[in-house]
Amino acid sequence: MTRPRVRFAPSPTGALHIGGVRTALYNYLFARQQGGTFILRIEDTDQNRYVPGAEDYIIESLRWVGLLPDEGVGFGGECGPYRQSDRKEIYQKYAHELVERGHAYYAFDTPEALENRRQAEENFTYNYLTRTGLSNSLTLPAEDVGTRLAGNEPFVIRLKVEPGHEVHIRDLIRGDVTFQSSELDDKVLLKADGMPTYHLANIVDDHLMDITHVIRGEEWLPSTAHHVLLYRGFGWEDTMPQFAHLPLILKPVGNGKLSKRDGAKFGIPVFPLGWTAEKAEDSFTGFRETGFLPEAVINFLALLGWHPGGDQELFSINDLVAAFSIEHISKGGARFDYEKAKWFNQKYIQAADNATLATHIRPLAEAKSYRVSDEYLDCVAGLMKERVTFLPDFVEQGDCLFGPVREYDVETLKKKWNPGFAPVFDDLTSFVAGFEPFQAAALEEAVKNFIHDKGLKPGDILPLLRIALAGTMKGPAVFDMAAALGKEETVRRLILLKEQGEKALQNVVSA
RNA sequence: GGUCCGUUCGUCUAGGGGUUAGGACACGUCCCUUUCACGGAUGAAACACGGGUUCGAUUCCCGUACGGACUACCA
Repeated sequence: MTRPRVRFAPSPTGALHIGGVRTALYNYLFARQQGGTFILRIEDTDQNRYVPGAEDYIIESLRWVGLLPDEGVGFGGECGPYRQSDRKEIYQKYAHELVERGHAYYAFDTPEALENRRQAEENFTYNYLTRTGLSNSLTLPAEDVGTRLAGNEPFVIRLKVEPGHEVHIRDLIRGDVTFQSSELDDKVLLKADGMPTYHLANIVDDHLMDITHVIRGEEWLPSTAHHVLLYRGFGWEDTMPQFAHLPLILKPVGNGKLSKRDGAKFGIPVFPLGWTAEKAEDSFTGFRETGFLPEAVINFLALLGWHPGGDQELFSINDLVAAFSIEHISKGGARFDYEKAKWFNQKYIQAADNATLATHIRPLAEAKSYRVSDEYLDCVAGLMKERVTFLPDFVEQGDCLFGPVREYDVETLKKKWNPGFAPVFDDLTSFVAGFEPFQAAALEEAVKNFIHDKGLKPGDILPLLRIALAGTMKGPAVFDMAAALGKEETVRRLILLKEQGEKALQNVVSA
């Protein structure tokens, strides 16, 4: 195979949906594996739906997940411009060329007239049957058409679909798909505002940009027959790209495809990055803000609709590039499984080295005004990484490693604190204060001996020690925390614990 | 309604004419650990249905059911 050229062609009508990220990923993987080119094209031919900031959002999202285009808006390349609104004249030229070739025609029907017709006839379609009764260059006298065109009357250009033949598509994922041309409508190619529709723009651009494979969502399958007709009409059929229509990503629960609203509905991210809209209810957080590592998102997305066979679950981007193949993409829709996404994130956090995690934790810690050294952050990362799911968990669940204990687990305290423990804790505090070297393993052995010498069991004291340092029964090993906190802070918390213990006792007595 | 696409454990999926239908998430139990996790072990859990073809179909074919996408001068 010659080096493929593929494109990811989102529309800047809002934030980039996670399904769009997957489409970009599959395009990227295919290009990388085949030594091909991955192109970003912005399809902004609908001026009414344009959303400011959406284009930047798309590019920032691709950067975050690491799917960098070789060519495209913001990335340079020889086949530009890559923003369709900058290519308006090109489409006009080709649209008129298609009319001249006899595969398209001018139509003057107003949107209102067509709307009325649809109201009147249940299944109205603009096609070979109905166009003879409508206002277009196929029915109007030539001079009339000329007058209208010269008089700047609004018009659209429509594809002239000839009835009575079959259109075959060989989809790389679904195999042969056949359409009857008689069932196809005369799609609008060039709109009255001079902009092309998706159908025209995508064919012209894919041809001009030498696209070899079109990997896109399943929602495009029904219109692919029109696209084939367009390639034929232009005489480009011999270089027509191959098609691969991806299965949909479905809602976590219920029926239908995953939609923007599902994020708020289920309290989960469905976008890569957060988005701030004018209205608060239109704003949302993304995978990034939730605390996902981009590698985990990629791994999760890659397996949502594709699997190379075998039992491997964890794939680095390089693994994915090596293993990817279009043939192994599933045909059926894949349900968005957030629990699995969380699991991937957990695995990637576990596998990350402490220094890398520290760079992610630092901004989170600083947002809470915690000031700590890189070394300390490394240490916290090591202590916490096997018990967190999201990045913010490091500073939330690991709060006691950054600041004082704010809340004590009173239930456990009541259960474990005994009358007579006050002097034991005084002794323990002095013992710890005098202990060197202040290192986890040595301290553990020494404290356990201390407990034994007092005629107590580890189970009597260790839980209290934990409460002293962390306030809760959760968290890293006690002596690891002590070593991390340092002698001074450990002693301080031991003293505080005695007060808490006595208080708990009084509550029990008074109750 | 029409056109097209799809259907293996709850979920993501592997497999493919003869298998104890495999793995992962989630869930249950146990072990490790005087915490929480991690980790390990183990359990429950699936070929939508009906006809063919075949010695034999979960796998191939045809229907049915169910689900989905599309059906705009939106992409």
